[in-house]
Amino acid sequence: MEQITIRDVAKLCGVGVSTVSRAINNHPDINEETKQMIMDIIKEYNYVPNNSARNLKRSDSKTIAVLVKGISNPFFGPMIQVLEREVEKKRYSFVLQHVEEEEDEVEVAIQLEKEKRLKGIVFLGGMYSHKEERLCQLTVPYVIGTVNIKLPQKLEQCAAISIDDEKESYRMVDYLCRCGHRKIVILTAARDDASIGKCRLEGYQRALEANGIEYDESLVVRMKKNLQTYTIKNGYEVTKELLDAGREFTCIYAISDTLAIGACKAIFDAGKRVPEDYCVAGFDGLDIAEYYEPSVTTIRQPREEMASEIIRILFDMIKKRPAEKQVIFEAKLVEGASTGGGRRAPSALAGGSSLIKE
Amino acid sequence: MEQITIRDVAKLCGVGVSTVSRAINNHPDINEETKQMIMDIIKEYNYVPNNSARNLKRSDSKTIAVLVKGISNPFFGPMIQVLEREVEKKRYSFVLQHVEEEEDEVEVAIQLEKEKRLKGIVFLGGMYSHKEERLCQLTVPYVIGTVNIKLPQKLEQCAAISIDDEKESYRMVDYLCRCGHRKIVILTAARDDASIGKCRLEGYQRALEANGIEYDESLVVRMKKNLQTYTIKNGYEVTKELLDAGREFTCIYAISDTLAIGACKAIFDAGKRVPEDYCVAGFDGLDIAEYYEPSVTTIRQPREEMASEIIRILFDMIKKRPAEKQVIFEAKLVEGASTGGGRRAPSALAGGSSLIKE
DNA sequence: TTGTACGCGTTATCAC
DNA sequence: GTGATAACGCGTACAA
Repeated sequence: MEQITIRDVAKLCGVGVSTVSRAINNHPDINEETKQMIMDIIKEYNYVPNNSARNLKRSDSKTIAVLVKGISNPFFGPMIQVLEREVEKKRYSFVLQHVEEEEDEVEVAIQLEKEKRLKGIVFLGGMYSHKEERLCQLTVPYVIGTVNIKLPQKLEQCAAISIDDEKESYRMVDYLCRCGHRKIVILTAARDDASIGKCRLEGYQRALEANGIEYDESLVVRMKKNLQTYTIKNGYEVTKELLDAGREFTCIYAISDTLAIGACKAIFDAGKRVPEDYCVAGFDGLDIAEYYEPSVTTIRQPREEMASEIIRILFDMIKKRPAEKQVIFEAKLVEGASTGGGRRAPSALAGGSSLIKE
Repeated sequence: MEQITIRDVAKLCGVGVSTVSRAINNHPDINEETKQMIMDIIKEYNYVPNNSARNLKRSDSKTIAVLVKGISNPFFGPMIQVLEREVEKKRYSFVLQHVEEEEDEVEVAIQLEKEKRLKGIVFLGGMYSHKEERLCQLTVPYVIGTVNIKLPQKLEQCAAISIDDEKESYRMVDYLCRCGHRKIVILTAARDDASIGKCRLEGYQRALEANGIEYDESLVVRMKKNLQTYTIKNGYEVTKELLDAGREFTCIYAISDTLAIGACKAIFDAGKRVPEDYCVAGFDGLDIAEYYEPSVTTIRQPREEMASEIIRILFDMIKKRPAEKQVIFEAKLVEGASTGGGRRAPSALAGGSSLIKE
């Protein structure tokens, strides 16, 4: 089966290559009959245009690429769906590009922009260490989603959309303190993390301070480096160790729902209960947090709205309309059963002296 | 910022384009100093080769593409990881291509093969309705993963790897029957499903028959079409309706773990317990099945092994070695707490006449 | 070891 | 409405 080209089709049809090209690309200035005839031959001979050649030649292409670091992260699923829908609503094509853990997403973006003649780019995940000289190489507008990044002002073609991780983390920990907890374990990222892990840890610290609780390094538990980050298993393993170590605490605040669920399971496996023995809270607002038993108290990020906003802003920039460069969304604390519904105190607190306020 | 090409680089370096090309592509026949000099200039001017042009020109490319229908399906995550690792171990490049729900994966494959000069293709998800004349257009070897498809013998370049869905479904339902259940609800795909939903339903029917239980259409519950298929939410909603309808049963067998978890939650929300009031079983062996509370009895597919095997066979075909065309993996029934651990009968059965055998 | 010239398959720009 | 032809940016015989 030899690769059949546009030239072959032209010959078979007895027309010129440009006419075939016109037929393929729905150009207006072509005889309807000729077009039909050409399309029939194409079908018959199974001709498929070579995309590399098209991309090489085409000047504009109306395609938006979404680069995702961690494609299997359940957090991104619903966002990708919305992005796709919105992009297609604008009659642009949608390219989903997966970026590997060790890969540099900006590098990939630069290549892809040239290869596919992109009109715009969306980054999901990654992007916390911003190498400005690299970012300058992107010549099309791009939006950084879900990472709270401080953008250099001179980057004109760029916007960032996220929640305020520090603030939302504060919100959660403050809530836990008000529930009466004074020994709150935080399940967080590795020490060298400079991304959301850092922000959420800072929110934790500030909330403790605001509630007159001393920051205790021994209650800061970090994910295992030999396991995948932000997985249920990782949350399970570190919590298991924590429990085995006999450390004293009444609540675990995990910086992701997946970690929180792992923590819950470890508690159950140790013969304890949630929330009666330990309260557990997560972060992100994944579906599973709602459907877990007990449902997990979490900070719900408005993912769908954020995705819509990403596309709105991206197209503002593409269309040279004035666009916001930095949008911070408000998240929502969703009270689940894993912290006792926010009303009743877990029995873990019964022996303590703290009263539940509010 | 004008697009800088290989010609510009050549001019800047005072060499010919082929020398630059040699430097980029690590050709052996080039002076080390010249190469270094060229690479420095490239770095300085941020030259990035255009992939479309490369793909167009290159004859061979050593790349494997993995086409995934339903990229956010948690079932595929671990498989993709293994596929990626194995492909890179072979020193081939790895391309992950997402196929949309309404898109035809074979169509996408045909295009991608031409565009990227692929050496091999892996299909994950989709692929149950095999349009043979289309498949013939693929000129490189490909492996269909996770779908139990009967391959036409004349397709030489093609292999399929999966479990035996009917048999494994039988295994599960037979187990449930042996636990004493006689009124087992199956949570399955829509009526028009011709894929795993159909196979697993058939296994259910055969198991009932083998256990002398009459097939009762009213116990066949199908996913809601207006919700996403195989989601927790879908499982939750249909189970909620089922419970509200007051239908009598002692066990729910969901054809995916996500559905099973939704079912559990609906049961909890109705004030009932698992497994004491209703037993629940799932299928697939997702991580969450293990970490849910109670852990969900499920059929665990050996995903990682299957992924390894996919690559092994794909490369057998690429290297023209004799290769198996159809591999059926054995799955494993993992007893969770959601069916009472397989030992004690759920109290739901207490009033019944069935005794637990085995 | 290096440079020139051609062609990969397509689309865009002309003429007709 | 249609056809020839010049790019698009790169890799690679082939000649030097």
